[in-house]
Amino acid sequence: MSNLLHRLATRGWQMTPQRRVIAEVLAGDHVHLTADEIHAQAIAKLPEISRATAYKALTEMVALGEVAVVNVEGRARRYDPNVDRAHQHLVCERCGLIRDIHPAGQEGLALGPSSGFGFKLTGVDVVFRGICPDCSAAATL
Amino acid sequence: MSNLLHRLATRGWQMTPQRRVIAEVLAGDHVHLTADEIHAQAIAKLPEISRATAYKALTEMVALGEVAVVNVEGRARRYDPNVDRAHQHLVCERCGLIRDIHPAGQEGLALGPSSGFGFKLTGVDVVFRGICPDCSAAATL
DNA sequence: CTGCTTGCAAATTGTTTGCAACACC
DNA sequence: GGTGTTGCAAACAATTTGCAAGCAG
Repeated sequence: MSNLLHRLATRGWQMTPQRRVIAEVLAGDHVHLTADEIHAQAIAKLPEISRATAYKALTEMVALGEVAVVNVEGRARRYDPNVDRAHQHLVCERCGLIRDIHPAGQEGLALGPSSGFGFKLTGVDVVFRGICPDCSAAATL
Repeated sequence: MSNLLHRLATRGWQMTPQRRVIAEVLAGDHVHLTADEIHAQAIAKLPEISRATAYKALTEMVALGEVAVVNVEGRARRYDPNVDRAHQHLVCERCGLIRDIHPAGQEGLALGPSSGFGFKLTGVDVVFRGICPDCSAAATL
């Protein structure tokens, strides 16, 4: 379940060297890279990958629902391969570090019907903002 | 409290015709405009406002903490003048409509210390995604 | 005069697209 | 040979910045 490459394969997504490398960069937890960061890491493994190819691959993975976009402040979009389990994000306002939070079962984020304005809900994005331990420590130096 | 112009004045923000018009555009509830929309509406009231001035005014209002940025999917940043009461957002995935939600006192969005990775929390952003009533109706036609 | 604000235009940044060359059944 | 993928470069979109001119105290 947790393997992005495997999930993409079972979804019938045609694999190529470039796409494999891009998907490999997106492996692991607490991964929330920008397209440019993904491209840079992909190039390290396979030198001749163009930016356009990286963007197209990412767009398709998102369309397949196997990669999510994280809406954090800042110009660059960030990609999160961890779509298996609904989770929330914790962002450091100082350095931009992002950690995943897996809510402990409460999942109190259902919206009362009275406050829903008649929307059909499809998902929730929760972003906690704060200062990470490293930045806190640096501030007190 | 709810008047943005008043809040800006009491914060010592120097007022100018351009800034007043921009702040006026940002009045009301369920307002989540992009910089370009704000600029367009501002021009309707005062023809010679440049985009740069609109951007600068918005950036300063955000820096003062009197206007918030809403992180929704889509390229353009959206500005929300309603910073008085912590609230959440409900976004239509079809048409992009955004409504404010004022949680009914539960505010269950505190983060247990165990799951906080040692962050000092400063805020939370909650974005519910769904399909608005109008879009639901349009889909069944 | 001095300092902050404005407006224009150009620069930056992030993302998308058109299109020819290529690889794979 | 047709379908789909790649890479380059150019197009786009959103935002920021440099700088000369304007306004207010």
